[in-house]
Amino acid sequence: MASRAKATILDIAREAGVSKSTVSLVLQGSGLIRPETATKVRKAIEDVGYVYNRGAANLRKAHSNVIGMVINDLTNPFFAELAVGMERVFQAAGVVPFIANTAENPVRQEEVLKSLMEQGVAGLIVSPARGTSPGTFRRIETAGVPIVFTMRRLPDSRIPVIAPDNHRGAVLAAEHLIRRGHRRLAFFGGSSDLVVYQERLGGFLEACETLGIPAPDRLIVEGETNRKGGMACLETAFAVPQPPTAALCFNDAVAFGVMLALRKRGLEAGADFAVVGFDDVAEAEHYSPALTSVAVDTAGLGERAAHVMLKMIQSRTTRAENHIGAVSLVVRESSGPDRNSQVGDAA
Amino acid sequence: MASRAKATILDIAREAGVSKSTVSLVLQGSGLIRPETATKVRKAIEDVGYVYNRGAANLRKAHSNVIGMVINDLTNPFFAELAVGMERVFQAAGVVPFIANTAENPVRQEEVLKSLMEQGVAGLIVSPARGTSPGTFRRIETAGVPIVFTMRRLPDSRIPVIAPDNHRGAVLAAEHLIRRGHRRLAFFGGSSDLVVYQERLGGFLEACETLGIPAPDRLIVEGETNRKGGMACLETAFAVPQPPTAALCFNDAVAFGVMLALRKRGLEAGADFAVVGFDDVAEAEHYSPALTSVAVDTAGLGERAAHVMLKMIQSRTTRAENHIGAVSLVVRESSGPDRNSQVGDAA
DNA sequence: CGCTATAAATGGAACGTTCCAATAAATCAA
DNA sequence: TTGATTTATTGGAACGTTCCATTTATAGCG
Repeated sequence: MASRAKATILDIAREAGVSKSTVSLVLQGSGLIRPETATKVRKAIEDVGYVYNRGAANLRKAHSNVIGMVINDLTNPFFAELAVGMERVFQAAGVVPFIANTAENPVRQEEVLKSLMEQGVAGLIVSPARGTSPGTFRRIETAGVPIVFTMRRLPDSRIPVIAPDNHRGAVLAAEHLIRRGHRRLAFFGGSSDLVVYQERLGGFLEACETLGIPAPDRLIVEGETNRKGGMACLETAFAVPQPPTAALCFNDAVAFGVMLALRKRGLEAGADFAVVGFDDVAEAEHYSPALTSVAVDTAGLGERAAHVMLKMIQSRTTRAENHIGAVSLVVRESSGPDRNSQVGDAA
Repeated sequence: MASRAKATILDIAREAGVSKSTVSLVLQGSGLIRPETATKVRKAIEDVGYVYNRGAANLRKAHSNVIGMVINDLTNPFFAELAVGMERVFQAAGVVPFIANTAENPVRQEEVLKSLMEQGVAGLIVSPARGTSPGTFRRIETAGVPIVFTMRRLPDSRIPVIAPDNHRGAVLAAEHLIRRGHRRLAFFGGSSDLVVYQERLGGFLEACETLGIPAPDRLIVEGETNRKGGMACLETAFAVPQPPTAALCFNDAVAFGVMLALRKRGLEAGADFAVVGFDDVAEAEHYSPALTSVAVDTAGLGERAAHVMLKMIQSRTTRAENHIGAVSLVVRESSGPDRNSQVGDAA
């Protein structure tokens, strides 16, 4: 049953008894064609089983209708939520997003970007992998293809960024812990080569500073940004002479890992050790105990990024404003008061 | 900085002082070109910032190097794990997988498939959305583009399927529950329009049959295949006169929902009600209590699907064998014995 | 030296669209 | 009727590659 040679616009022109130009016009939904002719052509398309060759079309057209979404870790549900938000917007605009996973690997990322560019994408939405080299996006920029970073940014690039207010989120979270009476605080997970890390850690430190937690009482443990990393962080923290009683985690995945490690030690998050996450993925609410986390309006950021991208494509510019999304702390069960402190507030 | 007109193969030919054919040969890594010439050309490519136009190339070449991965629910970590397995294989073969999400929506699926076809994919790996109409893949088949289904299949299509042994997995799980002394069993989540559902439910019923659980003691509750659906299932089940004491869930997401609903009622999975999931996603092991689940070797199935696809492309056939992957039951904490039964085995 | 064999490089015709300029047909005004 | 205007349709030249058939340069051999 393998088909004969693929049908082209000429085949269906012959079939319908019109010229290829007419067929092309029908395909583009032009109003110049007499309705009867159009239906005749559409029938031929159906009969022949023709499939439009967008590659050929793009050879002539200025812009393609596909944009690339390059994501550093698809297994993190956070990014899936982000992707869902974007897709809604793109679908409405007749743009097709192709998602590619870099698995946090800069080499893989280069390959993926190259492929996407070769495919002629109209734009790129990227959450860059860790260790992305500064020059990675140079050539894409000079090719005039619009790029938007989401969630993550590169140290000194001028590419627009759509991200949550990481600093503010971390301040809120740290203040919350301190108000609950905790005096020895930790920051768990992430590594200093990520700008996001610097922002979140910066907020954490600032809150400590203003609310009077001295440097010796602050413990910073870098680590992988997943469950495993979180577990390792907690072990490290409990090995120091004066362990912390609460931790702000780089993201929710790390927080889940911390809670798991706690349970392995027979301790309970909230009662024995306070933990706060970042991102507020769907799972946070359902976890046990439910995870206190910094909500970043993931889907909203995704939609925002998509809108910015569409506008850039439309106005054929490679510049756009950054967008820093508002954040809020969602207090749940995992961040109980310090048990040895009288200062903890009730709720 | 917006670039001038895109550089083409001719521009770099001029720059390097060779013909376009030579450049093309270099691009393809042909051995016919003198090494010095090749480096000269490569330098020109670098200088000019040329990007290869794969669309134009595909106009002449038989096959493209991109395959489409169409997935019904990217937010289910199970599919992310599956995608990761495939990517490993494709990357090694120089094939670029583009992932598209259908969000379990047949209309969206049609759009996505159309786009992918127009883009000229060499093949399609699909986990079809619920309610996919039988004709959806007809035209793709007749176009000669190889398709592989993963995890799900369509009622009577002849498209090859790579999936776990759902029937066997369900039998193992149900037997396990019955051996633990449970006598009133439920099957939670999913709906009968999915073939996978029929297979898993079929296994469940068969085990009940052979181990002597009569029909009145079997409760079947259909529902969404996510946490929310699982929660709803448990509520429904507890509303009947003689509620079940154990449940096999359509997948892990449903199982997590069930455990959550149990906790809301002050009950604990394992001690008060046994729950078994299906898929054994990474999270199952880390959950609290850890979830007993049917492991399906997700990444392995992904790799398998990718290999089958590559072979189909290579041999330009649209036919291939089905592959039913082995399954195993991973017993953890969530499936304790029936507390009112003397028959439960220890461990 | 001439001749052939091999190696390296090249021109030109596709590939399947779009879009402009041109044509053909239908309508209208005078 | 004729010419002007509008409405539908059409041919042909791009677009950026590949690949075949050639051409040109280089080497090998007697």
